[in-house]
Parts: sequence; C-alpha cells; structure tokens
Amino acid sequence: MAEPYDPQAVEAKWQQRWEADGAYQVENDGSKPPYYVLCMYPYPSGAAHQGHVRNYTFGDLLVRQRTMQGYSVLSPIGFDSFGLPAENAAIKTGIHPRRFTEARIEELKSSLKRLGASYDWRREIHSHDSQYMHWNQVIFQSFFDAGLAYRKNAPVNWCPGCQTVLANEQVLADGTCERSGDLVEKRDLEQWFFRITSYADELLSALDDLEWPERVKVMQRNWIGRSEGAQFRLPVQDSDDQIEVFTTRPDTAFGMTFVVLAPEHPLVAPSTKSEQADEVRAFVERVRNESDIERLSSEGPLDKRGVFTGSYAVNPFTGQLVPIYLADYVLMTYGTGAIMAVPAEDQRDYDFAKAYGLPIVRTVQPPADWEGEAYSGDGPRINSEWLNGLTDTAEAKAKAIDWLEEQERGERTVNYRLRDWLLSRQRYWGCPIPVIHCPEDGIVKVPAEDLPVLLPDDVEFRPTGESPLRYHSEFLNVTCPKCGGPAERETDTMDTFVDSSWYFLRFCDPWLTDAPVDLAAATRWMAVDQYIGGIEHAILHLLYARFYTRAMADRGLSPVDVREPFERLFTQGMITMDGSKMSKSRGNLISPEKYFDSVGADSLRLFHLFVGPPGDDFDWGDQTDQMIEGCSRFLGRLWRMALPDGAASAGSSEVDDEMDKEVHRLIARVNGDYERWSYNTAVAACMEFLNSLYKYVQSPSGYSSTAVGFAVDSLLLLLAPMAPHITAELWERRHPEAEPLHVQPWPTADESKLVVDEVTMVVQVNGKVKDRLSVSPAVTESAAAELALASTRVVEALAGRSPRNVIARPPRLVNVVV
RNA sequence: GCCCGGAUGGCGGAAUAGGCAGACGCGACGGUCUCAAACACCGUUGACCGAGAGGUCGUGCGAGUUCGAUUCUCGCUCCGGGCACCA
Repeated sequence: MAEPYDPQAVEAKWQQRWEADGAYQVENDGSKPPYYVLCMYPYPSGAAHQGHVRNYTFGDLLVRQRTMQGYSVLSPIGFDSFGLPAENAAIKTGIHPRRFTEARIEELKSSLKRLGASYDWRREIHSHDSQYMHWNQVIFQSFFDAGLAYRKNAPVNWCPGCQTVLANEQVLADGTCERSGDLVEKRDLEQWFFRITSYADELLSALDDLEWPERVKVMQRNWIGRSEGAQFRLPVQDSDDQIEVFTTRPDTAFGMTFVVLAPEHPLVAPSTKSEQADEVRAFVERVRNESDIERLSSEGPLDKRGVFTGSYAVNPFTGQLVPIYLADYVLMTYGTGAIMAVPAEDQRDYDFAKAYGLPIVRTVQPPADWEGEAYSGDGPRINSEWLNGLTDTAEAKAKAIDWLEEQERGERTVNYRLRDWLLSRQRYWGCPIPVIHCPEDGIVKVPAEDLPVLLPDDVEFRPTGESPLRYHSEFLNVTCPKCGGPAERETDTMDTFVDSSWYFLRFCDPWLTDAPVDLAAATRWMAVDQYIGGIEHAILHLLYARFYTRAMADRGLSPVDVREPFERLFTQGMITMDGSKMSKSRGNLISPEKYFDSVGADSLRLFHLFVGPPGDDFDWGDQTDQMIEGCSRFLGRLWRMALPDGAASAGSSEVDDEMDKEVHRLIARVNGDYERWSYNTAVAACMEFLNSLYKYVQSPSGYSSTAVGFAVDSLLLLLAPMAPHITAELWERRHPEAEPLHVQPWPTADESKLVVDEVTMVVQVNGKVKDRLSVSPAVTESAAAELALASTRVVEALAGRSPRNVIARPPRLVNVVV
C-alpha cells in the first residue's frame, strides 16, 4: 500500500523551505528580465476569505510560472492598514486602531502563508508604517507646492447631532445620519482637494493603449465624462452681471427661450426681484435641505422643481430677453452651474417649458414622421438666421462657436464630469495632512525635519463621530514654523485611497531612506506588468493611482517616463453566496482555514482555478465542498501515480513515441490556456491527461516506464504554479539530486512532436453526422469528398439520391448535401 | 433613461478562426473491493422514441445569412453590473 498524501505535513514543509531559502526574494540589480506581478494589497480585515484566496491564487500562479520561465519576478505584498473599520472598532471596544489593525494583519498574513503564496516578504509595506507615512506626507507637500493639493470650500454632509462631516456612504437613503438619525444638512466647509481634473484629458486618452478589460476602460471614460462645447455669457438686464453658461449644442442657441441657474449659483441673490424674493428663498432653502439622493432621484412634477427670479437675460444670438429661472436639476458642480434652456431640442428643458408656460421655438426641423417632443437629432436649421439651412450638426456647432469667439461673447471649451478628489477626512486612523494653520501666515507646511507627523497614541475614542485629534491639545497646538506665533495643526487625515495610489512604486525599493521612490529601481520594475484585483476598484483606486503616477512623475518623485502604473489589469470575479457578496457583516464568510486543515491549500487553489473562468463570479453553494473534494481526489491520483514506487513503477524501458506525443500536446495545450488565463481548462486538460495515463499503465499490453516518467515529470512542471506544494514534494522524491521544482525551466512543447499522422474527419449528410473517418491531416479536398461518398453509412443515408453538393473542409469535415 | 456584460444537462462549466454541442469536474444510478463502512477502482448518465440498429429534438425566445450557427446579423425576454437630471 502506497504512502498516503499528507497535505498538512507537505505544505508546511515547503512553505518553510521557500521562506528559508528566500525562493521568491528578488534583487533590484539582477540580470534576468524583470517582471512585476501585483495583487491589490488587501485591507486587513482578519483571516483571509475566499475572495482573497482566489485573488492571491491567480497572482501566485503567475509569479511561479514567470519565475520558471526565467524572469526575475517582483512579487511584493503589503497591507492597506488605515481606514474606518479600525476606528469604529476602537470607538466600540476601546482597543487602539493600531493594535486592532496589527492583530488583523497577523491573521491575514498567516492565511496567505498557508495558501502557499510566494512573496518577497522583505518588501512588506503597511500604510500606517511611520516610514510610509513620512513619504506620503513628503509627496503631499510636493503636490501642495505645485498647486496640485489645495483647499477650497465644498458642500459637504453635515450632521447637526454629531457635529461633524459625514462621508457620502454614511448618509442613509432618506437623508439621515446613520449614527444619530438626524437629518443631514449641506454645509460649505473648507476641505483638501487634489487637482486630478488637470490630468483629465491625459487620463482619458491614455486609456486607449492599456491592456485592461474593456469594461473597466469604459467605466473610467464615463466617469471622466469629457464633453466638448462652448461657454458663453449672457448679460443680465438692468445689471452689470453676466450669466456664463456651458452647452454642447451652441448650434441650437437661437431656440434658447429661458435660462436656468443652480439654486447655489452666486447670481441667484442679485438676480432675484423683490416680488419673487419669498418664493426664491423658500425654494433655495428647500433644495438645500434635500439630500443629494432626493435631489437627483426626484421624478415628480416639474412645476415644483423650479422658480422664476423675476429677472431677464439677453440671448446674444437673438438679442431677445429670456427669463431667468432656478431649478434643482441644474447642478452647481457641473459646467458653470447655469444652462441655456432650449426646449425644442432638449427633453428636460421641454418638460420645464411646458410646466411653466414658456415658449418653445424649434431650430432644427425634425423629420416629417417625427411624433416626439424635443428633437435632438440632425436636420436642417430653422429660425436661426445665419445658421438656417445647415444640416450638419458639427458644422453648425463650429459656426456658432466661431461667431461667439468673433463677438468675444464666448469660446470653445471642454467640460469634464470628473471633479477634483476630496481627500481630507475628519478621522483619526489615517495619515495626517502635514500642514499648520497660522492666523498670520495662513497654511504653512510642517518643516521637512519635523516629518513625519505621527498620530499620537494617547487619544480618546469617543462616539462623537469627530476626530480625536481635535481634542489632543499637544497635537493641535503648535507654533508657526514661519512666525513662531501660536498656530493650529491640521487635524484632517488623508483618504486611504492616497495610500494605495503609490504603494506599487514604493515596493520597488521600500528600504530607501531619502526619497519616496528609487528612480532606478522604479525604472527597472515599473510599470506593473500584471495587476490583479477586484472589479469594485474599477474607478476610484485605479483612477487615483493613474493620477498619482503622473503627478509624481511630473514632480520628479518617480521616473518621468512612467506615466501609467499598470500595464495589464485583470479583474477577477467575485465569490458570492446566494447571489450576494460574501462579507463579514452578512456573516457568510467561508474561511479557507478549514480547507487548509483538511484537503490542504493545493486542493483549494486548484478548485478556485478549476471552477470557472477567472473573470466570472462564482456562487458558493451546496455542491462546492464536493467540488473541492474532487480536486483533492485528483491530487491523490497524481500522488499515487507519481510516487517513485507508485502506480507506474514497473513498465518496460522502451521508448513510446505515441505517449511522448501526447505529452507534448498536453504541454502545448496547457501553455495556451495559461497565456489566455483559461486556468479552468488548463486544470481540465491535466485531469484528462492523468486519466489517460492511468488507462495507459493499466493496459494489458504493457507500458513504457520511460514514457510515463516523462509524462509525470511534465505534469508536475505544468501543475507547479497551480498546486505548488504537492508537486514540489513529488519532484523532490523523484529527483532527490536535482534542483527543486520551482527553479526548473518551464516546459515547452516540441513543435515537431505536435504533428499527427491521422485525424478524425466528420462526415455529414445534410449537416447531420453520419460517419467518422480516420484520414491523413494532409488529405486533399477531392480525396476527402471521395472517401466520404464511399462511406457505407453515407451511401445508406443517401438511399440512392445523388448529392447536389459536397462541401469538403479537409481534414476536419465533409458535408454531403442532397 | 443611457452604457456594458451574460443566458448551454440535475449543478459548475467546455467548444481558442462558422464545422462532431455538452470536454473536465460535481451529483445521480449500477457494479468491484470489504463482515460492513470509508477510501479506491470500473461502467452509465441532455431529452424523447426504439428490444436493438438507429431515429427525432436540443445551447433564453422569434426571424435572417449559410451547405452548416452555442458562435455572425436583426428584433425581443430575463438576469447581472456601471452611470444616472452632465446642460
């Protein structure tokens, strides 16, 4: 009886071996070609869940395969260790976020190690490391110097009960605070922003060249939301004020019959006539107290959604007066906060015009069969003086803009939906923003020699929702570095997306003590050749990282020519349960530990690879455990076959060309599957091959042990990135003198052994399979047709009828048509 | 509303360039081994008709192109995701 496979003993042995040998440590000055594989570093929420297992299995597979292929593979790992959950836990339990987080990191690390994931652990980064915070702050100050980080007033969610600002996520759908239940108000408060909009154009256009999933690129394009048009000014009647509007359809401006301002627009007060004042004030007040969600989702009658100011502006195209309205659907945050309304060509303006009895003037002739209301398609211009007759919208637009520019009333502009990144958080557990507010000197950077600004540990976590830093007088009260007078330290901390926006650059040389990024090391490794993570980061994290990489390059903080952080991106599918995302709060997490303790990590890894395409979601269900068992059974079969005294230990020493060819076909097939991330079919191919190997060694006519030896060794090499422990152990037992499996060269198929002498040709009659013939792969069209017509099965099916047509596609198929 | 995906046996999925639908695994059924069980191994397994040979149907629905469509085109249905008064 062969020795049974003991996954726990074997896996522990190899994990220790790899770590002790530094098997996946790479140096920055190696001679092998560099390759950078990175999985999105995790938020440490405790022991790993199946989503982590899947993510890190894909990443580890690639690291191991590229290493065998001769690359020097950079495979770092770190932890996104700042963030709200730790602080909320502190408020609840009194445990300091640092202690809480570090304990969670240890749990997660232990899971990753038991998975057998291979990292250069010397490069580990935590975003709350004081070193990392230091460089975070240096980068921030550099951005501040360049005007890329700035402060401005922004409308934020303010909870009167908690006396603090809330993140959008903390405001419930009904506009109340998730903690106190109070109605959340909008307040203008000073916040920190990154000027990501100044990179909008580049962030958009550079997407085209990235090897990213198309849907992620589409999401980013929509998020940036570029639109071309014109911006122009309308004089307000009896006033020096001018209303600036943005439009993508300047060609329809002759049909502008009113103007609409956002309720927050600065010209609202000056344009409000006294007889309208009460109504306007009530309206503005009401909109102000509506949550964003209410305001943006309201679908009710339009007559409650606007109000007349009593004033008029001049439409520069017609010279006519048009009334100025306010409406809640005009947003202060997009364009200029004011629009020209053209009801004939815009449905929402049309509805508004109907509700308020405003005139509708068509400037584009709709087609004769047009039955709709507003018409936004092409057509001849009418009622538009010097645009009349033009049918091409682009041409009409260009002409309208030229006219505006000639008249100096407006100009061609591009508008983006993208807004600057609000990065300040009124929270403790994040990286402090390194500035001081001085009543005399304004905002002053914390001097370089005083960096990093660290978080004081002796703070009290009170359930006020406000940052404990505000109550820490030692932290708060400082002297101004410029004038020496009393000043206050900034108590806002940075959004945790800041931490994850450049960690991949730091990994290149995390030991560097005089700059955030080593330019030489980053030049060698960047861009990340393969980035792997969840689709949920399609917009924010990936966009911020792309912005940061550019801004750092432009500030000399990273290599100038590295403008994109992630060359290739793979977004793996989610693990769900009954269709919803697995999460701690839902209580449906399935821990990998129980599988490590039973079938072992290799079986679980293999299952995750085998269960379906890596990009698809997988629903964890009743049969899942049995599928994992199936993977474990396969590894058991592999074990018994591959043990030196196992299933195939007694064959003859003759050569077997047929078996050899089968092995080369397997190698070619699995390599193809690896390259296109089709791991499920790669596993299937290996299973199929092992099945046929069992048939081979059990065949009564005997087998070649040389051929089986080559077959098993090849299988071990191909499976090494997927199931690294069991394959390493078997390799060592089979080849005690050889180098270990993970440094063996990756197998490639011998092209000459892929040619076959015979293939199966399908013969159809009227598209229905009637026969299968064995033919030479070089069979000619006429020979194939002849063979097909000679088949007795075909003759029977024809029943005397003569074929009308014979379509031969040698050597795969012949279709006889009657 | 707009933009992207997706739909194949009892289940997860395969079919890489329009050419054998259902690889591989799970489950189910039958068997071998065993006192019995576990493990392992062997066989069957899309539906329907047929004793069998074999036949008919079959990739969400309806059309179309083609000798031939899971694959391409058009029109729907359902499910999932993203954006959503963006001027």
